[in-house]
Amino acid sequence: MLQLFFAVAFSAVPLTLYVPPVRSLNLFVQTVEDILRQTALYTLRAYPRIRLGLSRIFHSIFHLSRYIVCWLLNSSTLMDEIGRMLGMFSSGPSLPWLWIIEYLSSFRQIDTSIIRGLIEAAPVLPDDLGKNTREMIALRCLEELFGPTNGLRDVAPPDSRVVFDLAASCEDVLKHIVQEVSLSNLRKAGPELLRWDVHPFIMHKRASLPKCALEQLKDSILEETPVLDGDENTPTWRLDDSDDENGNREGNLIPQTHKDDNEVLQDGLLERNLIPIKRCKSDLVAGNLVGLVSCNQDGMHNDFPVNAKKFKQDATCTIQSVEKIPIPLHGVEQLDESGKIIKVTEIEGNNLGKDSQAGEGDEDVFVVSRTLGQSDAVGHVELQDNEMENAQNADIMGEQKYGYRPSKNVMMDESNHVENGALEKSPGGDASENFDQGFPLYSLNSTSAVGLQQNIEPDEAKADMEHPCAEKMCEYVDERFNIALNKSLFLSSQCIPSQDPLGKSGWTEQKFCVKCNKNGQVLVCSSSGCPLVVHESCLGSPARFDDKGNFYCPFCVCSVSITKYLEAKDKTSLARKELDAFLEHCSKKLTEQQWKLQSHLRLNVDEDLVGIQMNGHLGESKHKFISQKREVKCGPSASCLDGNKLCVEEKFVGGAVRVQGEKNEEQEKLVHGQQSMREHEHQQDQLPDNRKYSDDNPAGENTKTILENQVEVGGKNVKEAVQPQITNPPQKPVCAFNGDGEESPTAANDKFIVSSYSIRLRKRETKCTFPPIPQLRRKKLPWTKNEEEMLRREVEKYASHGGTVPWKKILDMGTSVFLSGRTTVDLKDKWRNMCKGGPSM
DNA sequence: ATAGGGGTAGTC
DNA sequence: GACTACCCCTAT
Repeated sequence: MLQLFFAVAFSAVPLTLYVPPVRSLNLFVQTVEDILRQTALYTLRAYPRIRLGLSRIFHSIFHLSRYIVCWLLNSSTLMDEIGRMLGMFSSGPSLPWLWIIEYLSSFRQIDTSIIRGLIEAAPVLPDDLGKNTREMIALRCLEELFGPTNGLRDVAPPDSRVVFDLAASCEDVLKHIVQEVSLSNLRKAGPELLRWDVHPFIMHKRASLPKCALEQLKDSILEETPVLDGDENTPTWRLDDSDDENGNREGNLIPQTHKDDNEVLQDGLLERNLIPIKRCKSDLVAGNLVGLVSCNQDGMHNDFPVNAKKFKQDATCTIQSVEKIPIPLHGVEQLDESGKIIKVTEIEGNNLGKDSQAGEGDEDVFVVSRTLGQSDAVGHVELQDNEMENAQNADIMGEQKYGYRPSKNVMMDESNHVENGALEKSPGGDASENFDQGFPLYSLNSTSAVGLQQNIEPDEAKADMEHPCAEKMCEYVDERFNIALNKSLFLSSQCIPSQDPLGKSGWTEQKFCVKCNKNGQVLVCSSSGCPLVVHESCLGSPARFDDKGNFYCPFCVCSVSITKYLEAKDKTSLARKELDAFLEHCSKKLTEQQWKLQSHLRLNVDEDLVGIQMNGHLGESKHKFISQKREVKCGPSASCLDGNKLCVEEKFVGGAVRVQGEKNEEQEKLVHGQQSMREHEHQQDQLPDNRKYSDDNPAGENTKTILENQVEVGGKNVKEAVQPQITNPPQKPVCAFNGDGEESPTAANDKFIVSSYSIRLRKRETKCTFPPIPQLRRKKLPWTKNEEEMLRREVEKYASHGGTVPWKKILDMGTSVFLSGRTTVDLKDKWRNMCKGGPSM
């Protein structure tokens, strides 16, 4: 049930991307709320998988945070619930707010005004913010203040600019700036800000962001490790983290970059940033800073270390700084030079390979941005300066390019993405079709498919056995959503309307490269609805083509990989089910064939025996033998016969297989000896040693003869005595026994004895035989006078009571009289015959 | 489990 | 062919 909810929840995720944001947001939020309501806390504790699913919801919430943050501000109910839910890990309902603030602060796409609004709305004090959070917020302020490689580069003389020590904290740098430029002046301080060359510092800090608490929490949940206070690897919610100089906690999963700061500080790109920063931007940033920074103004350091060293910043430096971003690539070797492909691969590795990283989506966005930026920097330094940051910050990008500032309501961005994104070409259709249909199957000879499989299979295959589908499907739905989102962001970030005379809609149709925004010989993604057009040289990695030579962009390659993976998964699941069914069928069939084989063998052996006998091997060719199955009688009551018969049958089966395999005549005799007491009788004369064979030695080392088989029945050895060919008069039909005289018919009721004559299995007892094989008849055994008398006496006795005749009782009563092969049916039939008239012959 | 009908194979 | 013993099946 819960999985269903999760599925519903995640099925709603793509909608948020492709339908009007408000509506989809409401749907999503409502779904999440429903789930939260219906998910009791104790359940979350008890079932890690539910926690897992919930963590995905959390993640999706925050993944979409830029779209729903405003809603979060007004939804204290959900926040309270989340707080209570997570309260089991820590202290107090305000904690989720802190997490969210910290988390959202790491997003460049989220305006600092939103962060400020969050802080104001949250039941937390600014002082409650942890160092990491403050650092992130400060970084965001710096980023907004100075803009992403904004147009200031070409204004200030390079030599006069001041750089900051990378070891300093963002907070300190911000304080320093705010100290020198008063908050009130910040609104108009555009040119003044040019004194500082903060970009290397910002890039360094951005590249070395520690993993925020929420991500650690998510990781902890996903790893299903108990999240307890004091756990070093989980959010411990030390609001005053003992961070290192870069703000990284010990054990932070995001390693340090820029080990060599001096190496980084060689960038001169910013020297070209001479375009004045837009007034509106400065105003807004300044306004935000008032709320975010003012509280710390008292703590500003006058002796803030300013690294006065001048430096150059070049593209290579940028690359270095970003290349160190730890990207858990899989098979990067084949794709390393491509930012995009790296990004794609990372998605696979991170989100799929990790099982349930249902969207490191936001991170992915950044990673792709960075890497794309690097790619640009590598191959296209001559491109516009803004392009590097275009990819880094779609929102700010839009702000710069379009000359407007997006609304604080980030849903505007969503519209933007949709407008510019994949749906542009197919506004009427669901963009998911890009991923769900019409993908030509082409071989992914690199990381995508292979790495994906390798990373996922071991764990997931196992997990799938237990928990098929819903959860996993959600995961991949989310994953594909991530890809779609990234793609949408990327496309929108790459759209440069200034060079698009036809407007955005005509961009791809005009076959302008998404990277350099120039036309020419471009590659057009062949996926249905994908608008991506790119020069092969801009791709940064070898282009991928299918068998028909159709090009596919990295996004679609990734989606196809996931699609193929899901398809393969379905096939595997189906095959597994079919295999199970087949095995079950085989099991049944085997049982049938065992019976069939047994029956067949019985017939064959009979024929063989006849042949043997006809050849005189056994010297009794005159006799006509009929192999019949014996019915072993256990104890005084015949009622136990049926129960044990199967055991005997099983033994036969074993012998039959062996004989058939070896075609050993002796063994055939042996097996036949197991089945037909006729030849037992017959062989008895020639081979009196009747003890050599036992069931423990079924292979038939004893190739002589069997007069008495010991068949284990119910844990006891049941001797199968054989009866010599009847030569006696009917009155003594069962007089002779084995030569040793160990048993006598009259003593038969004292022990487990074998029928004095062979009894074949009733057809009814072998109903499972398929096709039915007619059973051989027992040897005809005339009734003795004593038997008739006994029968008559007993029947008349019970007949006087009226009702039915208890043949079974009568048989039990007269075991000493009735021959040991008699059955209740025999008694009944005999009585019928007797009633008809005259005694039996 | 029993009753009863009907069938079959073996024997004479 | 009659008889008998055994067998199969169905109904209760």
